[in-house]
Amino acid sequence: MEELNIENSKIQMRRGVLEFCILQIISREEAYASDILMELKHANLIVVEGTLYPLLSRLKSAGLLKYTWQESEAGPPRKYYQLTEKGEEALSQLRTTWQDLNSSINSLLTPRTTTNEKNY
Amino acid sequence: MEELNIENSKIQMRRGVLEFCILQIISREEAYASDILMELKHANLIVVEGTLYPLLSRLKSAGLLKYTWQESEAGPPRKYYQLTEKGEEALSQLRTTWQDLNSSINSLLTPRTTTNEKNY
DNA sequence: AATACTACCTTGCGTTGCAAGGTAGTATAC
DNA sequence: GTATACTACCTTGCAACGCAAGGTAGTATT
Repeated sequence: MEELNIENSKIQMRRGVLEFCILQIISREEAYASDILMELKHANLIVVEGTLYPLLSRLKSAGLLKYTWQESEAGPPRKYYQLTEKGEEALSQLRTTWQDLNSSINSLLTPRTTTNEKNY
Repeated sequence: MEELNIENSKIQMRRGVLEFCILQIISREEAYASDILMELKHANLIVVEGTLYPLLSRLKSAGLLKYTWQESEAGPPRKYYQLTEKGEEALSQLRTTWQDLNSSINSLLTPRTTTNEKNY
């Protein structure tokens, strides 16, 4: 059944920046899934395993990420992800997109000039 | 087939704020589909009819929008959308969500303080 | 009456998010 | 040394959504 509510819209807004945030997190320091989940949670971006794992796989097969297996001090080994060169480039572009989006939205948040609209 | 590229991520980022932007546009002045499409395009948010019409319907059946039929000077009549009270409330919440999201992302863009690195 | 334009809407496919479920390595308790 | 718990990996199945494409109808224009 079709279901749209305000929470849904909020969630969608956060989802939109998911890939951007994940790339950003990994770019700061290599990370494995639980690291990423924790950092996203601290940034108020709720994500679950069933979303993250497929997404990491997609980012890897798109050539933006690579990983190395590393032993854990307590528990099974972990896949630590790093950005590839292509991933760095993508992240850079996404930062620009993010800034552009900010400008766009700010322009929408500004009331229109009702007198003369030649600025279109 | 599964296809993820950088353009895709950019598009997704813009999609996330779609509902927010549409509500914002309508809140400034009642509008019909073509108005909205034009304004979104000016804000660099590419949207097509096949996306917008179902979305407007969802927003209406969620009680955030209402509309009135109005004659056009040249052409068939138009559905002019306005925000309901619930829609105003939703928009207000989305503005908050947007600001929170900004803070979150800015915190991710800032180098972590837990390490000694002072990059950039 | 034929064509063009505008406005509305639907269909069908592909992608994605996510709850739920599954496998396996490691450590701890008994 | 085997049972239990914990952590880490991943997959399955369904529903929501975007969008290219196609469809209907009212209103000029030729």
